[in-house]
Amino acid sequence: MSKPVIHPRKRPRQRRSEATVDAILEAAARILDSHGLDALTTNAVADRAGVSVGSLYQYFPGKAALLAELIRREGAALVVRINVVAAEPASTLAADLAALINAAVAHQLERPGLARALDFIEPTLPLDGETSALNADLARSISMILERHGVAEPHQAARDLIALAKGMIDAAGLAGESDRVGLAARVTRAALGYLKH
Amino acid sequence: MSKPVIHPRKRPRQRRSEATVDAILEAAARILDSHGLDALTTNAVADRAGVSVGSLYQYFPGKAALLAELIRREGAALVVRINVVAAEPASTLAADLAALINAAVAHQLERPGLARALDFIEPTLPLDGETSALNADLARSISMILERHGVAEPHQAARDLIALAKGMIDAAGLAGESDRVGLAARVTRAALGYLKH
DNA sequence: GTCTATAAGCAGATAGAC
DNA sequence: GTCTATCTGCTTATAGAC
Repeated sequence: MSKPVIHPRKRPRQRRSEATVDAILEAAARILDSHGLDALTTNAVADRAGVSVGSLYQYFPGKAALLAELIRREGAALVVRINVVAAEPASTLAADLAALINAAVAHQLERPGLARALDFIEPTLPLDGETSALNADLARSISMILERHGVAEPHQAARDLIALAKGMIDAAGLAGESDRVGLAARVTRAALGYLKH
Repeated sequence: MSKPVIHPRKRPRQRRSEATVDAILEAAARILDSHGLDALTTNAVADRAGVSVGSLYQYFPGKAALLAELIRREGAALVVRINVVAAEPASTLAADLAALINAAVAHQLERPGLARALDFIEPTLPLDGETSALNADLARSISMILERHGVAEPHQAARDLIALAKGMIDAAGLAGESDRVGLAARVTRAALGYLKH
């Protein structure tokens, strides 16, 4: 009944095996992006990665661990992008916000199906503290930027803005929209409206 | 390979059977809301509904048909709420928007897990024209309201606003937020900001 | 360390009794 | 019209050869 399936099997990975792990994760990402959660079976992932299921299970104790690691990596990539913005603060709230949203749009529109699938499955997964902390990091980074500009209740605002942006970008990705600049502009408008009253 | 699994089996339903169909759909809705898509198995639904799988399959040709009908009913309920607002137009855009968003919040926060699951699965389902038309109806109703107030590109605006609201309400539901008034106010702020530049 | 083959379990779906 | 029993196929996961 419990699901303590969290970590990849080999925590300190052999140097050579990293390529295999990466291939597996990349295969999983591609399947999720193009065919959705239902198509993500261990056999399909192994096939796509060019390895056998046996090898897959040597590195991941199960499907959940695969998803968890994917969430970890995608989340980390986004946090990196966000922190780049946070490290180079602009003078106006609008400019900071636009930079943040550009980063989010770029990230999420790269593989819209992947982002959507991971966002959906994430709350149902038994993630470890480290992984949950990633999401908290994201909210905190944004929250700090907002605070810098005197936004009230920055924590709630950060959560709302993340949700708002995710929703709009998800829908755009699903609709096949490719105009990232226009999309970012519209998201920014909504975000600014939310903050300015 | 194809999935033409769209309609309930008995289109013109026997009066008596309606209760059974309703029980099945209600059971499915409850399972989705509280335990998610993975838990939605035909056996689980039949159990919860107090009928056998055999009966379930007499009314629905498969799981997809069950989901499709659920989407149809939930969508129709939302469209009804929205059209009530559309029928009683307010004088200001802000007032109309607030009314729309209140309706959306009320609808989606009633069973947050259900709304989330259906929104996720919907794009992957082979829906019939009637069902797709429901979503189009929603967008069109909102679009018309926007147009009434002179909003430019009302169609795109409607899509964006729906996505924005869904994202924020989904996240709030997931976080267990129960302050509908506050949530609606925040969503309205974002929506107005989006529209006002 | 990677493979093939297979075991075990489950979900979807149906047949046939009542 | 509804049930029970069952079948088929698929997915997860492992065992054991190389």
